[in-house]
Formats: sequence, C-alpha cells, structure tokens
Amino acid sequence: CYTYNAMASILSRSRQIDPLKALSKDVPKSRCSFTPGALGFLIRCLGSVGLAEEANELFDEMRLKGLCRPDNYSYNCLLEAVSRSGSIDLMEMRLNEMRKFGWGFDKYTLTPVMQAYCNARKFEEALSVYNTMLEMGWADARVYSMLALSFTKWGEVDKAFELVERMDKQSMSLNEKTFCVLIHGFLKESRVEKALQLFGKMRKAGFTPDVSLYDVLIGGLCRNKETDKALCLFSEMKEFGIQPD
RNA sequence: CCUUCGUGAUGG
Repeated sequence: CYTYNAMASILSRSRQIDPLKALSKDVPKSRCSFTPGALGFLIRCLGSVGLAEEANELFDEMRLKGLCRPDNYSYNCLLEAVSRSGSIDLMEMRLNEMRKFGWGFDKYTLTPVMQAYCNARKFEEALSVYNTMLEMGWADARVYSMLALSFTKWGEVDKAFELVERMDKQSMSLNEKTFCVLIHGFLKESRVEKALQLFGKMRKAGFTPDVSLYDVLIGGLCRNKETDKALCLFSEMKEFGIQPD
C-alpha cells in the first residue's frame, strides 16, 4: 500500500489533480490498511494541492472501515489540509473530534489553525490561538513571522513591528525572505520609517538586500520628499555593487 | 521485536 503513497507523492509534486482525486477514491476500496503515519502522508499530498474535500472523506472512510486508526499526526495532517482550504467550521469540528478521541494538540496542530484564522481575518480567534501557543512555549520564529505578516496585511504595521522586536528579545531571527516580504508590506502601507528600521535590522542580521528592496525603499522616500535619504540609499546601493535598474 | 514514508508560514 505504500505504492499508493509513492504515486500520490509524485502526483502532488507535479500537481496532477485529477489522477490524485481518482487515487483518493481508490484507496479505501483497495482494503489495504495504512499506518497512521502513512495515512497522514497521503492526506498531506492531497492537502498540498488543495484537495481538502477528498482528504476529509478519505480520512473518515479509512477510519470507519477499520483500515487505519488515525493518531495525533494523522489528525494534524488533516487539519492542515482543512485549514488551508479555509473552511473554519469544518476545522473547528475536527479539532473537537480530535480532542474527543483523546489526542492532544501540539504546535503542528495549532500553527495551521492560527493561519486559517488569520486568512479569514478572524482577529480574536487568531490571537487566542497565539496566546495558548505562547503559554505552551510553542511560539517559535515561524509563528511570530506568520502573525507579523498577517498584521501587516491588516494594516497594523506597528503591531507587526512590535512582534519583530519581541523576537529580537528572545534572540529569534527572521529569515531573508520574511524580512523582504515584511518590508514590502510596510511600504505598501506607506510606512517608510518602519520599513527603514526593519531594513536596518535586516542588514544587522547579515543579509544583503537585493535590488527590489532598494528600489521600493527609494521610491517610498521620494514620495515622502525625503530625497536626501533616498540619495544616501542610492549611493550605498552602488557601493554594494548592485546595479540600479 | 520482523510496527514506524512524521508534519507548519510569506511579497513584487
């Protein structure tokens, strides 16, 4: 039955949705049993291409037919698939079900849940998940980044920045991509000062900013008529040997 | 013990 997973893995990586759908219908009929790990893996293949509905059906069918006894990992995989599809109600149902079966939550359970609340702009719920993650000591760099990105999307640049400072205190650091996305986001909200501060942190962390960042920062400064600072950045950019475009 | 495919985020 690992044959199914080998196929599913390839199909999902090459985004062959229809064959994957067919495969997911086929698996329960085959009557071969899956370890909780193997089911989780398969569910994850489905989830990664957005087949949350079939992931859901497959999960139940496998359990009802006695072909798999899902465990905490299988549930986490299912929840990840469901949260990514954005159906909050279903996600909450599954969370309750999971608890009912005696499986505890961990950071892999809650991170996608928080993400789903963020995407649905369910502010209260997202924060409440965040707080429990804090209490449990599960709030790591990814969780902070995720929230900071959402705050930025909501126009709450100050709160996002606060989170970044909180990370500093705990000596967690953003990666290059996150810095980049956050700075772009700050500028989209025309918060040039905060963007510059973040830019400073980025360089302190040892990253070399790329052209697009200079481009967008200089643009922002010009719009603010802070041409002196803009020119300053421009010459700095050339010192780094980056070609202006 | 011949059971274990094992996980999460992001812009132009």
